[in-house]
Amino acid sequence: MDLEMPVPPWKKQRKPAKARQPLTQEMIVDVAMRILDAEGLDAVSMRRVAQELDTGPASLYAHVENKGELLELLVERAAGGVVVPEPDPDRWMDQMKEIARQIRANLVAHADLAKAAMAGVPTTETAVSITEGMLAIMKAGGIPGQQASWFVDRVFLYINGDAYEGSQWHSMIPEGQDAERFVADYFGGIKSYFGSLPPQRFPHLLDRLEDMFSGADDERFEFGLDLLLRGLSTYRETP
Amino acid sequence: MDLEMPVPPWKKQRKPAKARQPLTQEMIVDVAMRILDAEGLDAVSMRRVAQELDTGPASLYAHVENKGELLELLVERAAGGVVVPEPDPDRWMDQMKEIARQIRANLVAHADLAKAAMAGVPTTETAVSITEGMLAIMKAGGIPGQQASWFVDRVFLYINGDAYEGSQWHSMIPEGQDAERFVADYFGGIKSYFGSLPPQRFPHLLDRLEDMFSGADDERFEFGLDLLLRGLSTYRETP
DNA sequence: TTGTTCGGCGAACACTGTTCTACGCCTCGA
DNA sequence: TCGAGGCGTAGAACAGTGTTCGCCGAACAA
Repeated sequence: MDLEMPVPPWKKQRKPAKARQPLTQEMIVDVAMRILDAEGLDAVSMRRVAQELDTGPASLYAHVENKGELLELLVERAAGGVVVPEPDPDRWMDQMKEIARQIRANLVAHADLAKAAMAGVPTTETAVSITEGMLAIMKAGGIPGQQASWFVDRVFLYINGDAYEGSQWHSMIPEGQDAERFVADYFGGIKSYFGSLPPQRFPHLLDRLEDMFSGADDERFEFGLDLLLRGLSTYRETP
Repeated sequence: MDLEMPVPPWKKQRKPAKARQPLTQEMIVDVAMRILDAEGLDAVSMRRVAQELDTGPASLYAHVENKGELLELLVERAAGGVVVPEPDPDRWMDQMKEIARQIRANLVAHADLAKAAMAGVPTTETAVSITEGMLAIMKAGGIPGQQASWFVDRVFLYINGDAYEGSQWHSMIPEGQDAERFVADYFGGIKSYFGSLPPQRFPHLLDRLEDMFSGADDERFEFGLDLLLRGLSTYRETP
């Protein structure tokens, strides 16, 4: 009784390997993250994700509201591993920096994910945990509540902005070319252009030409972060 | 000899009002800016701009390299009106703030133009003029060269990031709805969600709930800008 | 066994930036 | 005055995008 009838050729035969496990949101986020890491955010399209799962784009919409939600899920997963230290009043500045560095590292680790992170208020569990942790550290450091609250907003903005800007260079590289080389040439071109400007109109800029292009991404990030925290520490109240 | 032959009906007759003035880059930027202000950055597509000029999208490519260049031209025009004050050593902080406020104002005045401003190093004439002006003011204020150079980079990043984030709320408004109302509801929702979090896990966040959502966009921008400059002033050298 | 619901998904819609290519007008040299 | 280029114009097409419609099959409830 296992003998099957031959399929009538006029009846469009269905797909043979139909024994597929059903889609889940986790699977979708998985392959989306893999594509993101391998080829960048622009490659993460609904069709591409669906294709990687051997299905059509419409199938994804049963598990994900739209592309925006998919990107939010990516951000949430990427930022998941941030650990918030126990507040130590003597090290509040370093602790704040440590959290900021972690967030930035998680963003830049996954290509140009920062572009997605800039859209929308992060209300995920990890985001509120980080906020809570920052507030605790700043309170231990003697920062007044109003300034601490606004600082969370501003430092998130700074981190996202920095990661976003940094991702722009990466997405400019033409075609599997050497990234180091390309960035060097790019900045070299701008630098020599600045060098060719009329000295009487741009004396300070020409004077500081070397400074402007010195320092790696990490150093510049650190500098800005330090500026924000030095500024914040001027509000410090030591009772 | 002015008598024209009647057009043969089988020959698809050409457009009658052909007496059009030729396209220029300025015209293109004009209508692109008009569309941007009226309907936001997403509405600025090559087809839309071409349609507004009664032509096809291909025609634009004779005057503009690609869409990226068109957006750069928009940013350049928007940032054109920034005036850089003569350096006054006693007011260097206020002068820096004044420049930053102008740039931000020009960005937020034109819908979500900030999204375009985040892409690429601004090497336009106005951009280098602003850089030169900032360096002059900081030198007058006694800021060392290295810190001043990096500060230009960081404060541009901060301004663009703030304007970009602010533009996100605006592009979220569903359909010609009251913007004020929508933003209030949106933040109200988040606020009440935060208020419903377990107090033992998020004591500080619940404690600072009012602070977190207080203050208009301008105030928060001013706060972050002030932080950066307070931080910078710690590097000050008064010889 | 019979609904009924629900996820999968092919097809289609309305877009996007960009390129190909033919065509018409203008200017320049003869 | 007349041809010859060259250049800007623009229709059509290409290869994509996010999203929706509606049909099909399977699984669960009555």
